[in-house]
Amino acid sequence: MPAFIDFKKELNPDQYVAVTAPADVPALVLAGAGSGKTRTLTYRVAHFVGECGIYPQELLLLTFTNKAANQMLERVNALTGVETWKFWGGTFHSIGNKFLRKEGEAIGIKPDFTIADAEDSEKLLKHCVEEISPNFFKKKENPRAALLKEIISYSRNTCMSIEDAMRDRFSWIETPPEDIEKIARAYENRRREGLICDFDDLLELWHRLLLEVPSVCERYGARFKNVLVDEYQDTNTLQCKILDLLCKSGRISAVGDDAQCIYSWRGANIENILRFKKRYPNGSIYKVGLNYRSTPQILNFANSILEGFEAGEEFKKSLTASRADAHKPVIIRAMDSQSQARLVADYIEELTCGAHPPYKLSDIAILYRAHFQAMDMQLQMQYRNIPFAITSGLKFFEQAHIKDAVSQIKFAANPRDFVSFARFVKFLPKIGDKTAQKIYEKAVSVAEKSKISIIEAMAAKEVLAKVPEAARSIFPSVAAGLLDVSLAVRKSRAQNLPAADLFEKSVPAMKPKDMVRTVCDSWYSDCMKNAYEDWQDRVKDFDSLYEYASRFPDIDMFLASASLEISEGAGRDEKQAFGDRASLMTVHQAKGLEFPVVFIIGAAEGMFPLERCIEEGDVEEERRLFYVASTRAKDLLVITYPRVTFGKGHSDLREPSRFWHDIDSDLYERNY
DNA sequence: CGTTGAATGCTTTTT
DNA sequence: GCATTCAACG
Repeated sequence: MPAFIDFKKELNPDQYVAVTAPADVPALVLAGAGSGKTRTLTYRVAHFVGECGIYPQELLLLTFTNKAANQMLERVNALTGVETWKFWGGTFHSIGNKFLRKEGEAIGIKPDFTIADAEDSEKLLKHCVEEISPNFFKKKENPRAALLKEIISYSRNTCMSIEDAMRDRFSWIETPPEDIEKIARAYENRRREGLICDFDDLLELWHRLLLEVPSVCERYGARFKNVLVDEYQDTNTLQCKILDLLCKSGRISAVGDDAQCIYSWRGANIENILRFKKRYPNGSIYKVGLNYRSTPQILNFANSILEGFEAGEEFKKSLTASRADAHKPVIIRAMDSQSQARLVADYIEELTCGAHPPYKLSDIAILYRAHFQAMDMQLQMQYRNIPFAITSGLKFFEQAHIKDAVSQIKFAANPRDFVSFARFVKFLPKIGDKTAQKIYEKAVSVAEKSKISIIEAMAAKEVLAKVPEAARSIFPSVAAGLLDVSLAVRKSRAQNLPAADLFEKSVPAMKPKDMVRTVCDSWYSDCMKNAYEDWQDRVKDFDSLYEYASRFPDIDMFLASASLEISEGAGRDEKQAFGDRASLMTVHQAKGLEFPVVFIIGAAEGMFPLERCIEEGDVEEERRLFYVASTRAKDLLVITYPRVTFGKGHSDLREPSRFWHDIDSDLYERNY
């Protein structure tokens, strides 16, 4: 039973107005850092469901991470008692995936497509380049695969031509745009042939679906009584177009803060939020500015960081404090990054030791601009035995051995996915790229000739003949494992269709967890012992993978989540996250979080702002990033920088970061 | 053709 | 300072 909620009593006046704004008028809620943005959003959902008679399935909640969506829906659940699965909620990418699986056939996208993650799609792209212009990478002035992918991705997310995208963000590259356009087209063809979607496809094809199939667009446009978008300032042009199609009738609630736009390198367009009124002329803007999170000292400091920040008149704001006075932010200079790490560790010990320590380790976060800047900090924490959890660049599902195992299931689920095939087959002795391709091509031709599936063809004699001597004895068991999994996949997919008894009863019913077992316990675990020194640790990860897979009844959902979801819920790292630990993460990862104590390390010119961003003239975004970092702190903000850093054989003398050095020195305390 | 060791190049942030 | 790439060997 939905509990009675006294909205007026539980919200402040600004929040109340924003929460109760009508569902059919476009609303932009400008919520500064720490102003209860999540609270506003959750209460708005609760208000729609409880007071406006809108059904949960008529609401779409788009957030920046899956974690944020779950968190939000949990809180709605606590508030209203409505179960979380009843809502449509998730990242743009995961909702795009959902749309395409349901409706994609209207634009020729089969529902059993595979999602290629960053690594997969880079390999595929490279493959395409080698195919259409083998000498491309020989020329040193041409971009490498990773950069090439970034250019193509940027152009797709911003809906710009390759040429414009290059001029906009990659002006130093001399490769003619036509060459890259050619590659982009080949790459797209390859994806369609292989039934593969990369991350950008999930948005791009979703957009095309809404644009080209009016019936789908209208059906969903009518279905969603309101679309709530979190972190609106970080939406890119493509996402904005999707929203415009989905919210034609103006039923959008956009929540964001222009001062926290930090993803323009990924195509985020700050104009989306600044021009909201232009795009939705009948829309209203609500400001929620009272800050509940931080002390006045931290807020004064943060407000000054943004001084001179360009904003439209109605966007001008500064955060108003609601808390009592406390310490000013502290700045500490260290000799070098090692002593910086020591000083921070000293400080942490001071804050957490003693009979009545003021803070727990889990109250503390150490933030930095880029992962590699955290090396010394990590070593120092290890050395002193201070428990910490690091949200590293490598996520659980990005680790090599996990991807090796999952690639087998991926391939069994979609035999046209050559990248996945190549991934695991290269583990067999004497099989590299070339041999993998030959085996695959043979299997395809056998499959066509004998009218069997590619997987079944793997067991054929002609295919085995292509396998090098050294791998010939194991190969049949590899093929057999794949066949088991692929039959199970087909069976489980067929259960969703009317003609279910197409399959013999002999095919075992496999849940995703059984497939994981099949794939991990087989030949692969033997090969792994040769490939990795630390195979014992890695085998433990397979238990986590098994546990993770157990949550999914459906294999395609498992695979989609494995590609789309960040490290949540599985893996060694996650196990470590239990207990009292300090957090180490990048500022980007800290977005949306708050901690009583925040350390920002490496606050020097060239580090934060990063040298490269200064050169490219992106300092304003760096400034916003520094603002985001500072506003994570509730009680205490400590900023450190090393006077000297070592790198590339040289040592650099560092100057204080302009972000704090330029502001009124009364607003902070220098502790050196 | 695959593997190995040496040389090269390049290092942001993420769904 | 690390990963990817190249060149020579088996």
